[in-house]
Amino acid sequence: MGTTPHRTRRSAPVGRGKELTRSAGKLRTRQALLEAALSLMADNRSFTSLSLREVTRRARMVPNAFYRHFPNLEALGLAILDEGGLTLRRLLRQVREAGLPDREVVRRSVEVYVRYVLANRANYLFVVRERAGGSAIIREAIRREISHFASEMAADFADFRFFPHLSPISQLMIAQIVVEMMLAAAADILDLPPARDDLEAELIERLKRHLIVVLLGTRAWRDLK
Amino acid sequence: MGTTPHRTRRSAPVGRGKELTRSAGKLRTRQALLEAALSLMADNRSFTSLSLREVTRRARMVPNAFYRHFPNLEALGLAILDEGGLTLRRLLRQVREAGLPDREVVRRSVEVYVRYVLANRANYLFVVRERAGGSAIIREAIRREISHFASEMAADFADFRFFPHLSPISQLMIAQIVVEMMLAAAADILDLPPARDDLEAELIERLKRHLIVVLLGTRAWRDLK
DNA sequence: TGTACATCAGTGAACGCGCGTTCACTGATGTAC
DNA sequence: TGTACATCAGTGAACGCGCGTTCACTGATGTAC
Repeated sequence: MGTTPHRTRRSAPVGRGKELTRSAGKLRTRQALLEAALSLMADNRSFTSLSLREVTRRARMVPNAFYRHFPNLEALGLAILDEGGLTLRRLLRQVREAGLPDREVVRRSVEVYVRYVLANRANYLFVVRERAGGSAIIREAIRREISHFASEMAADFADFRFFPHLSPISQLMIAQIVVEMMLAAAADILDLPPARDDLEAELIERLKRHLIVVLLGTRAWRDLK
Repeated sequence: MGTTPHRTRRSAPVGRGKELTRSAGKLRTRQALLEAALSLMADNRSFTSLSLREVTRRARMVPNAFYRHFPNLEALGLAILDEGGLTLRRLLRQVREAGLPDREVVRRSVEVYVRYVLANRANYLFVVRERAGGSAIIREAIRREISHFASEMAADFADFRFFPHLSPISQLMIAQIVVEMMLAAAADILDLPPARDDLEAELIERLKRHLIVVLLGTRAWRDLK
């Protein structure tokens, strides 16, 4: 104590990294709101069914304080989506880079994917639950996110010359199928009763088989033009 | 008037077919409740977000009358699912029976399917919206319905010797992939802004291509055992 | 057929409750000089 | 550095509202005899 008097004496402008600055505090509260909403969803609830008061209660704040951060719940939903980021591209790229045989790539990719989904359970729950059921704006945002995800995957296919016989459009189509299957599997896996690792393993196997069917189909697919 | 005095004189036990019997009236009200809920969903709402009072209001009855028909909204949801019946099996069988080349079967099946989905818009909206977002019980019921649908399709595959080189288990797997793709496409099509037939046609083409990739993959797929 | 009684789909009023949103406020953080 | 003022995240109380559910009821339909 007393060895660094400046840090305690000097006020905000310098105290940047300190936990007391107004903006840092606000960010922390905002984060608490996102986490409160996600944690309420863990209990088999859809985001759309949450109430503003519930969320603020869980975040340990008074209801009206919510408006310091978002105009309404929908905006909070969009923020969840932004932060969540289905950003496992890097992970999946690593698998593809290894230059393994196709089926092995499928096998490993699925394992990386499932691990990622379970590690980001709350965010994936949000995506799969609200994809069809949420407000139109949230649905639209999720659709965009998914479409972006598929584009990235298609770009990776091209980079690694995974399907050199296919046009870029066809490569995108394959990526869309793959992403659709991945999301369908995520929905099923996240909806499993707890501690049913056997069923989980079954769903994972199923996803692998589905992807291999697509892989085989892709090899046989020829562009029309 | 007065020419058939019995019909007006004789009371209930004989008046079976008449619109006044108690049970017939009850059934009609019940139907009004189902339709009220579905019509509210047409307005971009999820079933889960409907209130009992809204539904009875739309059905032109007093709120508490609801309880003469269902213990709660969830039960109404299950009734919607029961009545809706994803029963296009017969239609799809007709397409397969014709003995056309595979790609042609895909093309026609998709057209029959899309027509059916649009003709039963409200019911399909219910299924695709509540599949992930509804209550656990409704989700479970929908899952069962879908799984039943896939089993029927697999049985049809077997009947028509569509994939004679595949084991029953593999045929079921293919049916599951196909059903999954059909539902994903239905979700997208039903979520289109109104009067965008161009986008609709695009989604339909996309579904056909996806199914053809699966078809090609299926031909290449060999059972492990 | 006629009468007396039972059933029960639908009514109307009332309840307590959680909701979203508003308002005037507090007091710590931040800024100007 | 010290002082005076501005900002603004969070508070506490209050509002009007639609909700699900209950209750005692009405009157047409249905049944027994």
